[in-house]
Amino acid sequence: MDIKNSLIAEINSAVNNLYQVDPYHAVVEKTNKDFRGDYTFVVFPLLKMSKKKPEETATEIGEYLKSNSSIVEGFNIVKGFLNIELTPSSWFHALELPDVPYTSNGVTKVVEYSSPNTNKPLHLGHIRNILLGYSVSMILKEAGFDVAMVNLVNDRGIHICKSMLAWELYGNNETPASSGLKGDHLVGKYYVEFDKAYKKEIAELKAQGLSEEEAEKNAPLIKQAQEMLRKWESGDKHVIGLWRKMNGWVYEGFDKTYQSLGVSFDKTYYESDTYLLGKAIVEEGLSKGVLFKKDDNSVWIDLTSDGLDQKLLLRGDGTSVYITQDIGTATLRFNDYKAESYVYVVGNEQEYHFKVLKLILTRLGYAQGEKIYHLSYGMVELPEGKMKSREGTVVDADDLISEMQSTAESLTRELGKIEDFETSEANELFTTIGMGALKFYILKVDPRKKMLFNPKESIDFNGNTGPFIQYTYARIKSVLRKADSNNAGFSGTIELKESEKELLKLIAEYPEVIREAAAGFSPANVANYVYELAKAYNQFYHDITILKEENTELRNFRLKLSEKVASRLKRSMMLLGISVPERM
RNA sequence: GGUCUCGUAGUUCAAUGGAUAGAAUAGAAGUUUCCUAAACUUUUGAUACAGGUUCGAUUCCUGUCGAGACUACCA
Repeated sequence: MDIKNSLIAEINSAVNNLYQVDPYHAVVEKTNKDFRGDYTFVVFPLLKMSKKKPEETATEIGEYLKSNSSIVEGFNIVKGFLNIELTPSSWFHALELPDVPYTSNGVTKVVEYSSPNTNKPLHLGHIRNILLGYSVSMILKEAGFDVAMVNLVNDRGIHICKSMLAWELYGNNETPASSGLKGDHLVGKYYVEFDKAYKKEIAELKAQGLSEEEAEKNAPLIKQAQEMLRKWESGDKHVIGLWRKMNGWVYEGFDKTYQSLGVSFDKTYYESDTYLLGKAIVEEGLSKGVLFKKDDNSVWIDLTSDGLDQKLLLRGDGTSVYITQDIGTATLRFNDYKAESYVYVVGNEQEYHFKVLKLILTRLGYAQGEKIYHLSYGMVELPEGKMKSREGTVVDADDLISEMQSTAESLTRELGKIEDFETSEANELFTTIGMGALKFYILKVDPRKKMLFNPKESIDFNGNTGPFIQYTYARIKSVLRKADSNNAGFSGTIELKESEKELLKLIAEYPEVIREAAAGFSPANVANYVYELAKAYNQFYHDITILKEENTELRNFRLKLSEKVASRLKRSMMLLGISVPERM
């Protein structure tokens, strides 16, 4: 048990003994740095029970703890705040804490992330999704869960047909090899081509007097795309062949991007494999009377009693829509894993969709409706607003990744610390730093909130950033390399400096950080923690001599502390998907 | 129109209902005979507005103003 929990247990028992409140769940927080003490317990809520003034109540509890607890050394009181000081020996305990705070709890969670469409390349919005999904998975594992990371590829549908149609019409058999374009970028190019031509047709029809809506529905191109989708669903050989070829290009491209980002999946689902199951379930719902048909043969569900609208589940021509596929995927995945919950990392623009999905599954009598958790993250916005692929205002993932690496390279070369590096070593370092900057920049923001990205201001490498933490790690490793190897022992009775105690406190906090990050699906908690730790170490490093300390007890303690900080930094960064360099 | 989310230093982000609202960056001023200056120290600067609940509100409730998302036979 970590120190904070021990203290909470002691306070609970004090409250129980003094005021007969059982059970009591004390809440303690770190003492504000302007006051003396380690942890603070607020006594205001207890006044009704103690029937005394805040100061007296706090004194009573403080005295009780001081005489009954082995870890409480002293206390002071400011108004209703009981500031508790712990014994020095309780802090040294932090050095012995295991690197992995939780053991397996046997509970399985499935995390879906990335979930790309195969009609265009990945952009910055996808990067946030991918980094979040990967990091949340790692954090859940650290907290003791068994985690399956899955991807769901939206590989079919009208949007794919648009790219396919445009390629057939205007592509002249262009391939990734012939064009030198990455496969996903090539296909994306034709998606844009389609949209251009489609818009032109709409404009022409409107000039002939059609309304906007009519023009959109009746443009020849959209009709052709719809026809292509029908052919696809009926298994037309030519269309399927084209589809396979172009999706193959896209997958090759995606794999490269995933590799650059350092993420992977335990399993990949394809909607082309699940939409039929979705359709079957819709048929079943129809026969159960949960769903109904309209005159044009389209299938709907009426959710008005839950405050939502009617929702389309199958088109009049029998082809399926997004939610049809999702019903199938959810069911297939449920049968595959029998997990406790299914986390979907999907943008908050789809909150309505997930409400509907859960409701439909539940209404149809499927248990998975209740087990779906939509990890709804905020959009990445540019200074001029939301990114829109069709309007070309997206920040391309591959471009951004290579930009980060070249920035890392020029900054590193400027500092001139790596003259003795081999080329491959240096390149690896540029990647580590560039990706570290990008990933930290994105993950330090609360997932639920939208975030702003300004392409004109490059991502920082100083301050509250990934490279700052990487630098701190490299600094520690440099000290450790210079120390002689036998830094094993110190007796554990030295007097702690303020910055040393701060580091021990932070080390002891790790399990709580993991627990909270896992419960809240928030890598930002880990990012904030690791930044605090690095900052505290830099202060310590600046103020206190390590290697030249003549007292071996002190020297050995500081080395051991440094080692522990380094391993915490490394492990915390690993949870964010960021690696740390031995030198930089 | 309806549903939902969000308004915190110039900017980008923090703050389980707790103490004098933290950081970073930008601005000002410092720190290398000393373990990596991608560092450290000092300093200027913010809770949109009005009520309410509470011992205590950035946080919860109501209203006003402002921004955004969703409300597709797109995914």
